[in-house]
Amino acid sequence: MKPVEEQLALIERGIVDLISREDLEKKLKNAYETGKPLKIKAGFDPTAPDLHLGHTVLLQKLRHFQILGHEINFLIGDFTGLIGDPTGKSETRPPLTADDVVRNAETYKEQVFKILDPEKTKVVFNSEWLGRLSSYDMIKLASQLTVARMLERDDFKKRFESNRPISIHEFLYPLIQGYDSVALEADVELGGTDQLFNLLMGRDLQRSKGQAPQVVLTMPLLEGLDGVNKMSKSLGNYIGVADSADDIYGKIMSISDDLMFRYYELLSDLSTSEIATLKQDMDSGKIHPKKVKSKLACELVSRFHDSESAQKAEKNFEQVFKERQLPDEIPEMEVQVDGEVIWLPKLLHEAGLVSSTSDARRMIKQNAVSVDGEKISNPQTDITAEGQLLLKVGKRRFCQVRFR
RNA sequence: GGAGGGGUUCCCGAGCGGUCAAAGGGAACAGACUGUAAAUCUGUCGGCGGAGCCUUCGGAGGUUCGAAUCCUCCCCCCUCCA
Repeated sequence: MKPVEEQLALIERGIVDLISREDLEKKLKNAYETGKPLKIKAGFDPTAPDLHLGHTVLLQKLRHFQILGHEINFLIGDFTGLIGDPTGKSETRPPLTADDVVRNAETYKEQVFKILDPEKTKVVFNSEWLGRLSSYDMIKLASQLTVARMLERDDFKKRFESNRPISIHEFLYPLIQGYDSVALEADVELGGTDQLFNLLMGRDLQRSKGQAPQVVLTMPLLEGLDGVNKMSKSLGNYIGVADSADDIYGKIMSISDDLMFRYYELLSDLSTSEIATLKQDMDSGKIHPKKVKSKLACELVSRFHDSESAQKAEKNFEQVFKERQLPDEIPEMEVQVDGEVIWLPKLLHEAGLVSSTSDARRMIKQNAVSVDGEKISNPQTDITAEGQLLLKVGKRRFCQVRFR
């Protein structure tokens, strides 16, 4: 295990809150001296197994702890999932069945272990201990906290003040999450900044149970591709862990230069000083910003696929966008035509390059369509249906069509 | 239980009898510019072989020459009082 100062440097990278630094130092020191690793806890909702880079910010931090030799407890909040509707937000989520939870957990692991070392990660389910609590235990737990304390939470406070509803069970979630920390005897808990209140709850409950309170550490919410909103699936501004190599590469290349360094800080395995050097070299013109971005793109593609795919993605990208050439692999399709010719919009539609013939006509009018490299601007064009030809719509939609 | 507000095209949101495939914004897509950047500018943004026609405004009926707009019933969401 590394000395405390060195550990702290890595742990503090990119974080928002650390409560408290003294506690952490004490725990690290103790771990260093006894050789007993810290128990790190992070909880995940079992409903959304489609991870994107935003989620990996937290995973990346867990990985740091793992590198430092600590024990990761990857907690899947299946208990709350079994009840359903965890937030009381407008959409009520249907309760998951036990089978769903198991299946989701598997998907989770597949994605998560691209970052974390499976050997050193404990996956735990909170239904294990929460399922055993009686209503007596539950009420006893609830008696530990006051309504006033609950209303300190920003989200609750705002809703209360603006007369929006808060369900009773929503008050119970922070308690339950805090109880998880008690059950696990966690030393450190990680979460997004939006989780701060819940994370602190763990400290309170642990203290009242006579445990040393856990250190609370929050990670920022990663901005999405637009650079403004947080990355989320519903906003469509995300990079999925399961995205193809070309997609991950392309999406990274489309972010702004400012955002790129944000991503470097939160997602890259490069050290803080290496990143600082990159930025310096870029600012002084020694290295082109595009190079810097492509380096990041390669790193991330390698992480979720492998380095070979990363090279291929880079090559494709250069070909398609810089040199405006064709990628190595083009989707192919066979098309059956009744007559001797086919109306171009119809062909584009059948090839799946546009959503309708109307869409196709628009694209053609906008000069976005080419056949065998030749721009077509008349939507009434008929194509002779023989041999094969290459269709292109916009910069990135291709299809090699063969007639039957 | 009582009173009130609301459900509009991917999202937000205007429209409140014809001029409505439905303002405006966002997202998205295309073109220009570039480093495929970002930003910006321009355009497109229900479907159908150019024409007009067809299907859309929570659901089902109805009034009308004509309904997103009016009426009836139903479904859903929200607020206040109890």
